[in-house]
Amino acid sequence: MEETGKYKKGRQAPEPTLKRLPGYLYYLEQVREDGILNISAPTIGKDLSCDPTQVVKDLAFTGVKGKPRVGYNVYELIHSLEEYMGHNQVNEAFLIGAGNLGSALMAYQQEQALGLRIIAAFDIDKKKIGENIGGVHILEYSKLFSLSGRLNVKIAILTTPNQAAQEVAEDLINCGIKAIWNFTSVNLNLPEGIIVQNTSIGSYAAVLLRRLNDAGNNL
Amino acid sequence: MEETGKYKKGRQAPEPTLKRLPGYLYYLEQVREDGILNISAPTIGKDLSCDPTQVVKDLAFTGVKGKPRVGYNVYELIHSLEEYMGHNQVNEAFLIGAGNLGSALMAYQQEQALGLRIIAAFDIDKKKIGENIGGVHILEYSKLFSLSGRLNVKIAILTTPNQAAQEVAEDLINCGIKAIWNFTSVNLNLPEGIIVQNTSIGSYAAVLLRRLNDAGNNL
DNA sequence: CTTTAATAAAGAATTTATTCTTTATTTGTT
DNA sequence: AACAAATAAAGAATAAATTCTTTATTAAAG
Repeated sequence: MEETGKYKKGRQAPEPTLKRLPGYLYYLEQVREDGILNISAPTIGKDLSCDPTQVVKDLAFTGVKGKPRVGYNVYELIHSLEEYMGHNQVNEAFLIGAGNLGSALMAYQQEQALGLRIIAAFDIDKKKIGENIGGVHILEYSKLFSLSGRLNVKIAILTTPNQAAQEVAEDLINCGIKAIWNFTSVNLNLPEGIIVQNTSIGSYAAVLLRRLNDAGNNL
Repeated sequence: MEETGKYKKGRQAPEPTLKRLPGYLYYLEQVREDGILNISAPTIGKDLSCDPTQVVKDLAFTGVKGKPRVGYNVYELIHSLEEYMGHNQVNEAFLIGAGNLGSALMAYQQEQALGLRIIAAFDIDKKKIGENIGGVHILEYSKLFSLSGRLNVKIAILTTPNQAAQEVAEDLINCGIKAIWNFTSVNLNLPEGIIVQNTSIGSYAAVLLRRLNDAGNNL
C-alpha cells in the first residue's frame, strides 16, 4: 500500500484533528446503537455541523478506508478511531490533587471515555487520604515516590492548587512521568521531551463571554 | 484615535487569542503580587513560553498601549484584560446538572476566576435538591422556568448527562438563555444566534495520548 | 451491460494564524 | 543635546488549517 498523500495514514495528525476525534467517536457510538451499519462523511458532517471534507480528512488519519456510494463501516470506523486514540491499550495515570476538579475527573473517568485509567490519586490533605472516589483510592502524596518505582506509569493528571504545580511537576518527572495533563494555570517549566497538555477551562469561558459581548447589541 | 491596523482595538479577536487571554491574566496577577510595575512583551513571552510578537498582538486587542523601552503598565494591563474579558461586569449563569463536573465547577468558580457567577443550579435528582455547593443552591429543575422569568440570566452551563442535553438546551432557549457552555458530548441543534461553546475535556486527553504514542519509540 | 448518482480520495485555493522583519518611539547614557 | 539600546507597533512573509474543486471508484438503476 502506497502512502504518499498528505492526509494518508502515517502522517501525524494536526492538533485540531486530534481534538475532533473524541466527538466522532461519541457520535459513532450513538449511530451504532441505532443499528446503522454504514455511514457517509456528508451525513456525519451534517449531524456534527462540520465540513464533510474535513470529516474525510480527519478520519483518514486513523487509516480507515471508506467506499464510494456506501461510506464507512461503522464498526470499522469506531475500531479505527479507538486504536488511533490509544483506547485499546491501557493508559494508566496518576492524579495529583484530589480537590474539586480532581474528584470530578475520578468520578468521571468511567462515564466519559477519556481513554485513560486513573489508578491512584495523591493529596497532602489528611482528611482526603483513604477516601475512594470513582474506584480510585486517595493516597498520601509522599507515597507517590515509592509507588511509581514499582508501577510503570507514564501519565499524570495535575489538579493541584496553582502554587504547588511547578514543584509537583518536577517530582513527577523524577518519578518517571513522561506526560502531564496540566489543569492548573501555571506554565510549567520542565525538561525537553516531557509532554505537557495544558487544559484551561477558563479559556472557554473567555471565548463564550467575549462572543456574547460582541453579539451584545442585537440581543 | 485612528483604528486602521489589523490588530488594533475594535477588531474582533480570533479564538486562539481569546483562549490565551486568561493565561496572561493569571500570569500578570502573579507579577503584580511581586510588586513589579512594568513588564515587556519579551519578558511575558519568555515566562509563558510563547512568541513575544504574539504577546504584543494578543494584548493589542484589549486596547492597551505599551511604551517602548518600558513595556506595559501591569495594573493597566490587568484592568484592560479584565475589561475586555468582561470580568468587570456581572455575568450571571445558571448551571444545569449538578453531577460531578457541575459540582466541581460550582465549587471552583471562586478560586478560578472564570469571569462568571453561577447564581443557581438545577437538577432532577431529588437527593441533590436543597444542597449548597460553593455557595450555589441546587434547585428542582422545573423551577428553572419560573426563576428565569424573574431574573435576566443569559448564560447557562450544561453539565447534564448526554442523553438529556438536547432537550434541556431547548428548554434553556425558551427561558431566554442566549449562550450555552456545553460540557456534554452532544452536538446541540439550536436556533441561529444562540452562542454554543463546546468544551470537551476528552479532546485534551486525546491530544495527550496521541502525542505520547507518537513519542513512544524514544521513551 | 451501460449509465447514473453518490461518495471517498486527492489536490488546489483560500483563509487564518503565527512568525519574521522593519519602523518608529522612548528612555537612559555619554 | 546627541546617541544608543530596547521595545511596541505595523507590516510582510511564512506556515497551517479549512474549504473548494476535481477525479476516480463503486454500487444501484435501467
